[in-house]
This record gives sequence, C-alpha cells and structure tokens, in this order.
Amino acid sequence: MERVTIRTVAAESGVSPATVSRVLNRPERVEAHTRAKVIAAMERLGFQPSALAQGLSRKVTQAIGVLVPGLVDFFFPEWYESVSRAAERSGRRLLLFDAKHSAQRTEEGFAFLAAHRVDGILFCSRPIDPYLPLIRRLNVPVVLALTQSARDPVTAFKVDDVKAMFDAVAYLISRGHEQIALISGPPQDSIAGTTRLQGYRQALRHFRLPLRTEWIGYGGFRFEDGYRAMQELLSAAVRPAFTAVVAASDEMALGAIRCLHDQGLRVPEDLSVMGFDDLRLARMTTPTLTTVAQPFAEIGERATEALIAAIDAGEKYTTGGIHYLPHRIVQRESVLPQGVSTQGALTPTANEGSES
Amino acid sequence: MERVTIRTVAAESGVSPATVSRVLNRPERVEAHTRAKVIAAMERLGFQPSALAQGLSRKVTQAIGVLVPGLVDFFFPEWYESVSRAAERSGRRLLLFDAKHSAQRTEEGFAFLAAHRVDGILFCSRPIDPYLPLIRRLNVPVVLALTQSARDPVTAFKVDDVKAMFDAVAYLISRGHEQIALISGPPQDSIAGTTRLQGYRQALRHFRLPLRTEWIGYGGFRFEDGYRAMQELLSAAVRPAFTAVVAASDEMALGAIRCLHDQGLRVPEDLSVMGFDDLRLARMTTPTLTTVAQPFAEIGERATEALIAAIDAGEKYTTGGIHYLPHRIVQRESVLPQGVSTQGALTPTANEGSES
DNA sequence: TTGTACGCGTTATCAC
DNA sequence: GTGATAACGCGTACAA
Repeated sequence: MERVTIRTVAAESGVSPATVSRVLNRPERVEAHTRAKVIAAMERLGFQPSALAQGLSRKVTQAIGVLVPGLVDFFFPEWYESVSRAAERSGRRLLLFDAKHSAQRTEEGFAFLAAHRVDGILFCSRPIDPYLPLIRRLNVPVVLALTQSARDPVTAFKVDDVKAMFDAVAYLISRGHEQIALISGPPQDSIAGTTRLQGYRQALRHFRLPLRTEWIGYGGFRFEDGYRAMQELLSAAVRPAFTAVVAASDEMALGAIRCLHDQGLRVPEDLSVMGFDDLRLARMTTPTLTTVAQPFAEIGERATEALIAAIDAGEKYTTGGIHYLPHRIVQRESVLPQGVSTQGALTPTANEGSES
Repeated sequence: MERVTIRTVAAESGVSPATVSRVLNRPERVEAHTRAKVIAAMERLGFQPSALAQGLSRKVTQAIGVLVPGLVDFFFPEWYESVSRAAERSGRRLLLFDAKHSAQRTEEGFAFLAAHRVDGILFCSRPIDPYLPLIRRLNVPVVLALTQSARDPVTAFKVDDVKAMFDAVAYLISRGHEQIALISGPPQDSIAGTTRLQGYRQALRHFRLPLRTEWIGYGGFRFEDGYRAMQELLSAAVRPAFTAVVAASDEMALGAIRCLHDQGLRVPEDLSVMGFDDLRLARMTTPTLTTVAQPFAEIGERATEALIAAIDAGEKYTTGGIHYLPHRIVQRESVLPQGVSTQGALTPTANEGSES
C-alpha cells in the first residue's frame, strides 16, 4: 500500500505518465478509449494528484491566503463566509492563518503563506502599516479587508469608520438623546479605535453638544472590555448623567448592557445602548441590539474579487486605494427615544440631576 | 525580481545549494562562518523556502488537516483554539477546510486535504460513518473530535451525550422541576441528536416522570431553530404546562428564551431554560445561561495529541475507540428552583392552571 | 565541512 | 494522440 502517483497510474493503465497528466488537465487531447482506461485506473488506485507537486510544476497554486487577526472574533465567520464563496466561484481554495492578535504571529502568518506560495493574500488585521515592507518583498498581491493603510495605496475595502460612528451618534441624537457616552476601542488602534472616537467627536461638535472626556471609556472590543468600561463610566455617579451609550463593537455593547443590568439599570428603559458591527449575535439577545451594521459579506466579496482580479492580471501589488462600503443603522430594541415614556407598565425614565 | 530559490542564495553566498539546505535543516553541520554568510544572503534576498518543495522532498508536510462542519458554528473557535495550540506545540501547522454542513463538501474536504498531503486529519463533522471507506483509502491517520463512529474503532474524543443530557435533566429535577420539555437536535443526527434525546428519556424514566411527546421539539441547533421549536411547544396552550426546558444547544436555548420573551414570559421567573455547550456566548446574555459544559478545549487538545502520536508512530489509521471526556453542569441564571420564590422584588412565580 | 547528483510528483516541450 | 525528457525547489546519500 505505497504512495500512488501519476506513474503508478501510468503503469496500471499501460500508458505514459504524460498521458495521465493530460487526462487530468487536457482530457480533450486524449483519445476517449485511453482516457477511460486511465480514469478507471485512477479510481481503482484511489489516485489523488499532489497539490504540492502541482504547485511546484505550474507556478501558481490556485490558493489564496487569508490572514486574520483572530478566529475567536465573532465577526470572523460572517466575513469569511463571503470570502469563501467568492474564492470558490473562481475555483480557488483558501489557506487560513490565525494571527491570534499577535504581531509576531502576524509575521509568521506572512511567512507561512509565502512558504505555501499562495497566489495572493487577503489581510484583515489592524494595523497593516508595519507589515508593508514585508508585503512588498512578498511579490504577491495583497488586498486589505476591514482595515486600511494610512500611507500606501494598497487596495482596501471597509466601512468609513469615522462616518459610521458619526451616524450612530447622529441617530441617537435624532432620537432625542443629548447626553451620549462612548465606549471606544483602544487609543492605539488607528483603524477601528481612534477613527470611531473621531466620528463621535465630530458628531458632538456638529450638533453643538459638549464633549465630556469622563464620558469616554476604552476597551479592546470584547465583552469583558465593555463591561469594565461601563463600570468606569458609571463610577462617577450611581445614576449616570448620560442617557445613551454607543460602543465600538456589539460585544462591548453587550458587556455594557450586562454591567448596567448588574447595577440594577434597565436597557433600554433606563439607558439606551447602541452597538457596532451587527453580528448575528445582535439578534440573539434581549434586548436585541440597535447597532450600525458593517457590510461584512460585501466587504469579503469585493475584497476577494479585487484580489483575484489582481492575481489574474499578474500584478505583484495592488494600488486601488481604499473603497468605503456603506454601513447602515439597524434599529432594534436597545435604544429608546429619550423623553418619551415607554409603552409598557414601566416607571417613566428619570435619570437626570439626581446625584451628580 | 524573480523567484528566489535555494540556488539563488547559493550563488549569492558562493556556496552550493546543499550547504544552503543544511543551514536550513542542520545548522550545526555547517561552519559558523559559512553559515553566517548564507544567512546574510538569505535575508538580503528575502528567501523563503517553499513548503511545497519541502513537502515533496521530505515525505511529510508537518501539516495536519482539520475538517469542520461549519465555521459559523459558535463552538468552532472555542474548540479550534486548543487544537491550534496543541499543533503548534509540536511545530505543525493546520490546514482548515470548512464543509459548510454539506456532504458533498465534506468529500471535497478529504480530497483537498489528501491533495495537500497532510500528515493526519482531525474530523469533527457528524456523521462520520459514510466517510469511513474514504478515510481508509486515504492512508492517513484520522482522529475524531466531537463526533464518533458507530461501527469502527477510530479514535474519538467527545462527551457522553446520553449521560450529559441525562445529567442536565437530573439537575433540573434536583431543582424541583417535574414538568420538563426538550428542544432536541434533529432525529437524523445520531451523534448529538438522538443521543441527547435518549438521555432525556432515560432521565425521565429513571426518576419515574411521564414522557410526553408533545413536550419534545426538534431543531438544527441554531437560534432560529430554538425559537421555532419553542413556539411549537407553546402552541398547545398560552401558559405552558411545563416549568423548564432543556435545549440541545446554547444557541437553541437562547432562541427559546427569546421566543418566551416575545410571548410575555420571563426566564427564569416564569420558566427555566437550560442550554447545552457552554459557549462564551452563554455568559454574555441576560439571563446568563445555565448549561451543560462541553470541554471543548480538552477535546481539541486530546484529539490533536492523539493524532500527532499516531502520526509520529507512523500509523495509517487509528483504532483507539471513543474517549468520553467529562462534561459538567454550569449553574447560572436561566434556571430557578421550582416552587421557591425569587429573592428580588419580583412577583412570585405563578404559571400554572390559569389559562389552559 | 562542503559539493555533486539524484529523487520527490507533476507539468510542459518537444519529438514521434 | 502519445511518449520521452527536462524543469519546478528542496533534501539527502554519497563522494570529495
């Protein structure tokens, strides 16, 4: 029971290795009878062509590498799904590497994908700029998804984070909220951290609302971060002076909601909470999450298609620049108009001027 | 700017290709001076050894294939994380294939992994039995995780689903519940469907409680399935006659909770709900989920280690049989003792005999 | 210690 | 239409 190769099949079917190869790649150039004979032998032997040898001989692997920050992030599957579909539509496979939110592992990821000679790379970790020189040497086209470069025109697909957060705050304001807190991403994160913070600031300025730094919390996008940030925002007073909170991720929004619950505050009756992402998760909780939706599927699809186009064009690097894809506000249950009493038998909201 | 290979480096550093290869694989067998020279050249040229050529030349790829049913399943990252760690501990990489809950894609997955000459395969889709003949021909060791074979001693790691559900029901009974409904997995699913149903039945019989088929709903483990199943369970009467519901997955439990919420019933005050899995998700909702925890991390780790052991031993198939890893009940908020009033300022539970 | 030559499994370029 | 033969990039006896 040894390894069955193209020449095993050749021997078995009484033809040359070259013919077996032809049956695999250009079946029309081999006589029907011979072809049938070879195919029969392949099945009989359970022959499976080696992708390694193929990739070595052809100069392409038909594989595209995907370098993600972390598989545990809830957004990943929603994005990856569309990438996978787009890749398969063009007959390519994906090689996934999980950087686990580590810079070192990100570099290892590039090395891994380069070693496996992928035809192109989809990158969706932030930040990207430190890896630009590395990418250049790779001699393989790279397209960015959910992230962007500040100083390089690499092709990228994402939402306009500044505008998205601006719109989130504007939405809350349109619902009567004027005291709005923010749970931001990390200040070091120039992609989804500072940008969304900036959007928050711009919105406040635009609507002439005061900016209070004590109403801004920070966290690493996870549930626990949202919980902790909310705790800190609350610590100033038992009754918060703000009426709404926007978080930079759905997970953090859920953490915030849980924190409020533990403090005896109800969402949205006592306080409105808004998320960011619109994960599948956002519809699975009570209350369901009002949030700004990132078009994960579209981002994945567009990015993959752009990468494939670059590959097919033989480009060694992309220069398409940033493509902002439209976000949208999804209204669900976690935000209530301010100053309007709820329809149920609940006590009217009264969370101003009591303590601070 | 052409492809830089082992002989490019050789030329650049004035040695033979063999020496470059040695620097890569047996650095100690090359003089320090030469080594430094070669390494310098490698860095200068940005040399990256081809994993394809390496895999072809050695007979192993140091890669292990992972065939999963669906990346979108919430349990996946929790399991994969530990697999990844175990694999890297032995210096191997993972090749992931997402079968997307399709039988056809599962076969494609085996073909894909075989083509890439992985040294072993971790399989965690159900069912497995249809693929056993295929696996045999692969000539590569396969270990099962989260699933098992009915008629083959392939090594497998999972929880004892019958006992786990038995314990879940026993727990509810210990909390005073005697009317317990079930949201089961699909009756066609012999791994996580019928087994857990069987555990439910055994528990009822053991505690001499009547089995009511109208208290059993079915679904495909997803949120929406849980919602729909709950609707059906509820349809008999406005006020359900049961006081607790166990679901075969956390997701379905959340769906059930949401359904109850939409019907104006509170969890756990009016009805207790218990999940199955203990996903990260289970701590992110309100109420948090009382559930039976699967040891995902341990399953992933043990399975991976077993596979690596088989690989190192040169085995072409595994015969370790099923290893049941211990589950445990995690008490959180979604289950309340029956007949005991809650501690808060909530109205006492009264969900019997009012309507039906 | 270092270099030469062959094999790994496949494709591609030739002749036949 | 089919069959030798030379790459593809690397590892490894074997010889030097």
